[in-house]
Amino acid sequence: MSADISRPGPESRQAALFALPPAEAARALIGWTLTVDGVGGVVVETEAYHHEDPASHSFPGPTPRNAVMFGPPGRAYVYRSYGIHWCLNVVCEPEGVANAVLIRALEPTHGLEAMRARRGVADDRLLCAGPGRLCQALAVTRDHDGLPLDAPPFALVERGEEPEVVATTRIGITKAADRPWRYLVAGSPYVSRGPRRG
DNA sequence: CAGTGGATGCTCT
DNA sequence: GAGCATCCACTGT
Repeated sequence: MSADISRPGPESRQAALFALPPAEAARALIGWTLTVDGVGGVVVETEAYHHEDPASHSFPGPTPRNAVMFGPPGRAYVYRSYGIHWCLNVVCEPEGVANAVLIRALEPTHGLEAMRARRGVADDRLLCAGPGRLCQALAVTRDHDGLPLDAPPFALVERGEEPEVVATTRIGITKAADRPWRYLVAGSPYVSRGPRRG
């Protein structure tokens, strides 16, 4: 069995996604399906963190914590937030400058029972509505820091139809808080906050 | 529904 | 020792 390398496959589609500048990648990532060991759902909320953005972890320069951000695109940058939660980012091109997209919320579609057990909440809208909740539901920890998102245990599958995407300001930051680099699916009940119309 | 504060651990100065 | 790219429980309307 030989693969047809002249035809764009899933790998190159993902590479094209990671090759975008962070704001465009953050918007383009909406609607893709992300899973970890088969558990996850559709990305409905992201935020872009540009290397020249004071709110980005990479802004002060390379440190042991943010080292993965300065590496190849398409990898997971996982950090601990407020001593309690984990948060998951995707590293974007160009390699070396440390751009990233924070994945803030999923619409749960795969492994609902596993997510409910890990989260301990009755309301499915709260399973993955926020970066910390998302990582708890998918069991993402520091062990995943630096792993490629197009290989197990991760899987990233392209969206079928283009969702309606809305841009707003980012959540929970104090620096450069006015930049409209948060993207979400219009009207989704699964985003971390904002209009849920549902 | 809005506002407040505590939990908790790691990173960097 | 300060400051977090958060979440939850609790308060008061």
